[in-house]
Amino acid sequence: MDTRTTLSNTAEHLLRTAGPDGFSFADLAAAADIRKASVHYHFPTKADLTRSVLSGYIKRFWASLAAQENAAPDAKLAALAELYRDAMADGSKLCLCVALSIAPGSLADDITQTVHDFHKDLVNWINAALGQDDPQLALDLLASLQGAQLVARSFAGTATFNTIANAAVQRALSS
Amino acid sequence: MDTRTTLSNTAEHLLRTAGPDGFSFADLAAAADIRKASVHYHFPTKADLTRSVLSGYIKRFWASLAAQENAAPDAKLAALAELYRDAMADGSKLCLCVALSIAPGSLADDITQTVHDFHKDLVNWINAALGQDDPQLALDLLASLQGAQLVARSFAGTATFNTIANAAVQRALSS
DNA sequence: GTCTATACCTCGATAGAC
DNA sequence: GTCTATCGAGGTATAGAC
Repeated sequence: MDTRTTLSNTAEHLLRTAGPDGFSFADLAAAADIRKASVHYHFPTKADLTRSVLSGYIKRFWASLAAQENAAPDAKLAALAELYRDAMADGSKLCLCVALSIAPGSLADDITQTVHDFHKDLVNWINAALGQDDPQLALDLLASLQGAQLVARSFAGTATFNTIANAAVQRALSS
Repeated sequence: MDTRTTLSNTAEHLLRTAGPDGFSFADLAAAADIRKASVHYHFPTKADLTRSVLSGYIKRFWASLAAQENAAPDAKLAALAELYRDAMADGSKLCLCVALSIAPGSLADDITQTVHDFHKDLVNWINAALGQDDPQLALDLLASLQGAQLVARSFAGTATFNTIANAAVQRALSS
């Protein structure tokens, strides 16, 4: 794996476990086995790094959902829930866009805006999957998936996420 | 307001808007109009400060719910949702225990444990309010309330929180 | 692309005068 | 209780050699 990819992957992992203020260029340098200053060659500033990681994350996210383009509504929502579950890993990680929603104050404005736009697009995608116009069901589902990631930290991790997420998907489908 | 209270209130506000790593003793000193070093007289370390703010927050939380001790289930859950809504303020704040759930790595272990214990107690409280043994409905509601705070940041703030929270309360009551 | 070296800043925390 | 002064660590970022 090339150095830039190592830095990017490490940064994503740290953003999602420690938050935007919870890691430094020194951590990235150690992971890639280079010196701190060399990190700046690949990503001049921390904002550049965060922007790059975020755009890659969103791109992968949509690519996964695009694979369900012709699936039935229940399969589409199940795939979405699975994305959020996989994003948790062993319970220690958050979806990147959840992690970046916590402390908007420590992020550049355009990054916060990208996260908001992603959420709006996602609500629209859920709406379309359900064949709905009213966004209420989509907002309910998104809140349950994001909340489940947080709540799972205080309980049995992935297992707790699953029961909450599955119930939320069933509710959306049967309304 | 005495200095200690000013520091405590400011710290709570900053914890809930900027996260545990998003503010410094310098910010607190400026708010209380004293020098940085004087903050350490009131709260020797940042962990002491966080512990103090957290225990005060939890105490106030339970006091609010205790006022509903003899109320009907729907009134109890409505009061809980209202607590989470008020905790959002204008959409910029999170419940303290949500804010502290994000980056456990930057907190002392006993603080993380206190947050987890609080969530467990809260699930038990919801269960009791519903007259249930199975914690599933309680977990669903808690995830919806916490997720609603996050999702509301990308949409219409308090209004979005309300629609999600109200729907979640109705679901819990009618199951 | 990566290095050494360094500038400059902010952080949490302490010592000791008042 | 609050101050000045300071410490040591660690942060982002840059300059310039290789």
